[in-house]
Amino acid sequence: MNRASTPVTLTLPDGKQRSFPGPVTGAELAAAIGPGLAKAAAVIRVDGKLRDLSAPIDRDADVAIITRDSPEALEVLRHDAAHVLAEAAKELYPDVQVTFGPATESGFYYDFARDEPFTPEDLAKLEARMHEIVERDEPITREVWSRDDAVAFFKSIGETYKAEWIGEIPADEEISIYKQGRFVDLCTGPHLPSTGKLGQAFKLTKVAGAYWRGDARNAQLQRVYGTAWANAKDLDRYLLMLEEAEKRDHRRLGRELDLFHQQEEAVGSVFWHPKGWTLWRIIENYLRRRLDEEGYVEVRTPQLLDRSLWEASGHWEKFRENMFIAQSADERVLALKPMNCPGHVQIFRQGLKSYRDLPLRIAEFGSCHRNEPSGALHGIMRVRAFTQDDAHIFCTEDQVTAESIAFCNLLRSVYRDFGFEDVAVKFSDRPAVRAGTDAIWDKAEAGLKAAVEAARLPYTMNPGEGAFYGPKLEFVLRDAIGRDWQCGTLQLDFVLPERLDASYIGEDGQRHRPVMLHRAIFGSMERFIAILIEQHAGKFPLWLAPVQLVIATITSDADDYARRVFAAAEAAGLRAQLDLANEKINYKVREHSLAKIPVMLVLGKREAENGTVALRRLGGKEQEILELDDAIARLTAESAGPCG
RNA sequence: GCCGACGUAGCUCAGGGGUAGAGCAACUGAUUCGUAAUCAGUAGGUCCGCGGUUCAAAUCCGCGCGUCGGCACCA
Repeated sequence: MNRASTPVTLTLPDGKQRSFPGPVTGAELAAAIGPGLAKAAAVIRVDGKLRDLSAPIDRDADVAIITRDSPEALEVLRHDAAHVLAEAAKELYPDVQVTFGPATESGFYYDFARDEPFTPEDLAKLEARMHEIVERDEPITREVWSRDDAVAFFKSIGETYKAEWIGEIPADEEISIYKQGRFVDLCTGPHLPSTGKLGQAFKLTKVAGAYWRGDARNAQLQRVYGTAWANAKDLDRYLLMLEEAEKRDHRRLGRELDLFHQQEEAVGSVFWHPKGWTLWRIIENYLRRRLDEEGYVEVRTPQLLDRSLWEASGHWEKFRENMFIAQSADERVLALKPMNCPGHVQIFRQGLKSYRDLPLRIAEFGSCHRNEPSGALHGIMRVRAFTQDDAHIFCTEDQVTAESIAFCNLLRSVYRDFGFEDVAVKFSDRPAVRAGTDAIWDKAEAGLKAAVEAARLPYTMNPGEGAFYGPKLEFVLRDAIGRDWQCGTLQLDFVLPERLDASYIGEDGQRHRPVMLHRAIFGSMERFIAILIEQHAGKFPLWLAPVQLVIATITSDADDYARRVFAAAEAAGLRAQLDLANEKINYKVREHSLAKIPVMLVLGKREAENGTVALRRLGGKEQEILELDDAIARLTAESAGPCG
């Protein structure tokens, strides 16, 4: 290579330029700028793309040295951690095959093929060996190999998964190989210059099974998860955050706050306790009012429906594995509804519908059963018996866009009322196998896109993931430890009206097919309440709190007055509890604070004599002395919630 | 459904072939107290279930069930 051939001018982020007589590496550039930078450098960004520090730059470019402590370097660092894990695994367990190991949002993982499972003790050994490999500070180098050489090499060392993978890399892509110590891996990079740069702020967290290439028909590999950070402080902060998140877990808070429970005899179902059910009713009634205002009509449809209807709708063919089937004494086969749509179509079909009836928005808090795989169950986030805040909007094609916009705005407003400002929205467009003409799909996708944009909801594309009958929007919320859950949805459906023969009489006097908009805001009441619990860590705002205030006495001399205060609170419609227990006020404050009751009215002799209350807010240090009527009026106003 | 871990009092957990343990909660009594734990006493168990090994199983083995963490699935 003739490195001196072409001069190279590099432009740094501050606009300064550096010229070199020929190709230059990031490491050389950093060294030219200063020894401090050379030491801190992790990778280099060249015209927007991250590259190894050792990669020669042979033409003019905008560049930036990325130091180890920058957010951009973190992903590279985590990817390195995955490689170090793989190297450790090969050293300790020569029989393992390494397959795939990327960085993740908070760390990394590596999938290994090995007959024997990794134990928690193995994890400790792997982690110790990783620390050694970092100590060794092995240089990480990149090479480009020919496809045949690479396949032959990986086959020769028994790495059949890697060999299989190389065979499927597109022909126009380079096969890049990274080496560190005796470890050789197929990888696109970029990587840090040496294992020492990784540092020691990492930790292996768990082992789990994972299918090769994410396909359940393939072999199951062992995935070792870890987390990695630029320094020990960040690592500690992350581990602490996980600990804190555990305390927000809806399953834990559900028990601690006496909201609900689940038990073996009803796997995947929820026993709602009085307090949990109070919360449910508040939320349901809130949404009911919102839907009333939006021109929905509410209905109730049967739980058990005859097989013939499910055959007509297509569920018997497409969804049967997930359905609970029941048989009556007269041998009829019925199924518990997994969805509400067919039932709503039956209501639509009663009587003749005119274009003047459209859009017809049929809503139901529909109780559904789906036989979900056992491994999918998760607290009340993923259950087998759940209630959808479901509705189907029957409309003309021309009404689709306006209805979609109205729905997005409603959803956004509802989410805001519950404290969810940043909702991830996924737009799933036409799948390869689909029903309906391209013209209809064009229209449907354009309508949905207009809706999500008009509602000013940022969204990401989810290409090819739409339902076979139409595109869909998914509204995703996060739980306490960052897992995503789909809640709201909006789907366009051109198929079901056809299959279940729904029609209306148009202006022209002819029969037409309506379009069905399938939509939910919470998705499932159970899931939404679970997310809500985690979002608020059980400390609900006053309008949602199952118990809004506790009236607690300091001495029994105040008991009679406390009863009067309690009666006044109840008369005002507040959800109050009376605590006359023979305990010190410290104890009562602690007890009700742990129960996350938003407000305490503390009553002693002074309050009883003056007709006042000492109002204390959850977590607050201050107390406020108020006239009784004033306190009740204030709390009542505050309890009204976003919907009056 | 698959891989792994786990299952002991209401909760959190200890114990690990031979009387079932602690703290908190519960109950009873004393205490009347000013904003996050008053003191004393009492009661509480099919050690997830079924089978096996053993003189003896909560403990060891097998099979189920459930939960947890992932993977797959999620209209």
